[in-house]
Amino acid sequence: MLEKLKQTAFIALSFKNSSFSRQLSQLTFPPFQSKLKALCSNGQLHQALLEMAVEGLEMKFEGYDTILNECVNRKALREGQRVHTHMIKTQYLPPVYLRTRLLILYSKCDCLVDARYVFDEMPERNVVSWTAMISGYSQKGVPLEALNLFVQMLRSGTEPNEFTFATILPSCTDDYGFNYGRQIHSLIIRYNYDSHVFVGSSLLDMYAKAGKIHEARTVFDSLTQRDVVSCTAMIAGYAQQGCDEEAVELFRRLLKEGMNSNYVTYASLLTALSGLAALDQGKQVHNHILRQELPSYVVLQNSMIDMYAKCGNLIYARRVFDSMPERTVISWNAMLVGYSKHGMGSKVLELFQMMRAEGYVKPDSVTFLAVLSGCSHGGMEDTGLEIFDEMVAEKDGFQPNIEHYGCVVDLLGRSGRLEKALKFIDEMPYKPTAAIWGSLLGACRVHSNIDVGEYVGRQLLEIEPENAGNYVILSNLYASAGRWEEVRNLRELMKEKAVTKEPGRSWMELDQTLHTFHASDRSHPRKDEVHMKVKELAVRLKEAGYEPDLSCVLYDVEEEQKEKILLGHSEKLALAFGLLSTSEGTPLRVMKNLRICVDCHNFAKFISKLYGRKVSLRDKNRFHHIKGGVCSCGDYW
DNA sequence: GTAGGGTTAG
Repeated sequence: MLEKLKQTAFIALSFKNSSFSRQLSQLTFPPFQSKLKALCSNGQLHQALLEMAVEGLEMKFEGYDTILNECVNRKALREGQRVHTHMIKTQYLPPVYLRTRLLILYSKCDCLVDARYVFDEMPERNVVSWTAMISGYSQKGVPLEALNLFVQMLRSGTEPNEFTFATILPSCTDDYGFNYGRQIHSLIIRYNYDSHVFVGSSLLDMYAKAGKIHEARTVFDSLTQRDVVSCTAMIAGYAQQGCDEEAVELFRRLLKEGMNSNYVTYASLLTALSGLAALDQGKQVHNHILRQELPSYVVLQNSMIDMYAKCGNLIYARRVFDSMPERTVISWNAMLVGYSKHGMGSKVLELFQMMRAEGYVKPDSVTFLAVLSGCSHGGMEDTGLEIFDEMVAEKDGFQPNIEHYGCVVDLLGRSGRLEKALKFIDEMPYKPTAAIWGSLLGACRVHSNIDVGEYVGRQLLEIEPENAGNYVILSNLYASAGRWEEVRNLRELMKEKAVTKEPGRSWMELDQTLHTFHASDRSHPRKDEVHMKVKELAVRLKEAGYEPDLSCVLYDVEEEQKEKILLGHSEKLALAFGLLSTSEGTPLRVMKNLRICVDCHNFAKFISKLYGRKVSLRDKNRFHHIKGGVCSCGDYW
């Protein structure tokens, strides 16, 4: 009995053993495919490639699929090329799926030419292969080819999906692309993808970048689902179009509704706050960001430098800059531009020397713009000209472009070398732009050079007749020479050309609230008080020697009316409001969307002197720090 | 397998 039992047990055991050993043999000598899979998932891509070389004919679909997948994940170009070569050598004809994988690999590794080769050789294509190829061009910044392929795709009868639409829309940004963009939008509606989050965020971004901010908002509002990216795209869209208040307002609302934010959201928000020069709110956001410990912090720090600089606080901007463990060219540029806009030429040069000495980051086109305009704003014309010569000699491996030439015109003009500036324009390798003539015209006004000014003004009015600012400066110039007949002619010309002027707007931040004033504004809650104050100021300032500069008004009205118009300028309203609402000695921080006019600049200087207030005025171009009747711009802007 | 938003200058 015992014997029998033992026997049964033995049989059972040996049966079990044989099964076990079978399993074991499978583990020790697994099929080729699972071996590859195991190697790839262990990260041993090179070992897998060796296996491919040895057991080549075993590869087939699964093998190639496994190994290519790993190559794509790792963006391993050379390894992927070996797989591709192997296919060719073993005369393996890959199906669409594998060819698409190869295409994606090349595209992700920035080898568009190879990707296109694979694409062109495909006997048939599906929506994924088309989309992957379009994506390659779109991300490489070749929007025309992306659009071209998209059209070919439609012609071939392949139906686009949500991936295709989300991919193609970013290629519809410039004027040419936008025409396609509109048509693609109607296609999207036909395919019922218009409320899809990914498609929607691309779509609203396209409209925003084309300046159609209301259309962008319509798309945003129609989304059935929202996420960080779509919300950020809308906030960024507002900020890019200069609708800064809308950007901040939307951020606040979405935050209340529980939106998530990431570093892109904050970067866009900070751009909007920079535009508004809302220092208090900017500081608050800075603190908020510090608490979040977000990745890609360098982008945010760059935005922060820019925000503090544009809000007039260079100390904080520099503090952020100094604390950075690593900097990009944008960090340097933001700081340089900051110093430049404040007219701190020596700080600009100091920082630029530091950048060159460190040598980790190479200066780019923007760096030189900042340095040259910094020299200009800081009254260091000759140093600026020397740096330009170094550029021409390619000291930093960088050739000047038209904007740098424009800076030189500005440098020469500022130092009064107007004839030389004219000659320089004549000899430069570019056709002068309106901006270049405009800066020279400004110089002619400051140096009261009517001869050069008249010539420059005529050039300018020819290429940019619609810009009201040009007429104002030329009129200032004629008025200063007492040539009233010309002033009148200019006014007629301006009427004829139906010049439109962006409405002037000034604002100041008080307890995290922005108070905005428009020219002759009647909308502010304290409007009556503010207007009374302006009148009162005019009387006091006149006693101290202020004389309204009536040539700043181009309307054909009585002198008395002109003075009234001048007193209605938005920056005067903001200054009066500042005096009314802040205690004695508090500095006044005023922002203006356009360039400040000569009369308002003068007005602000008198205020600083008579009321003992520091006035910091940020206009479209730069900061004016006015103290005791003297401005940091040296009356040149 | 393929997809969307961002920082400096003008």
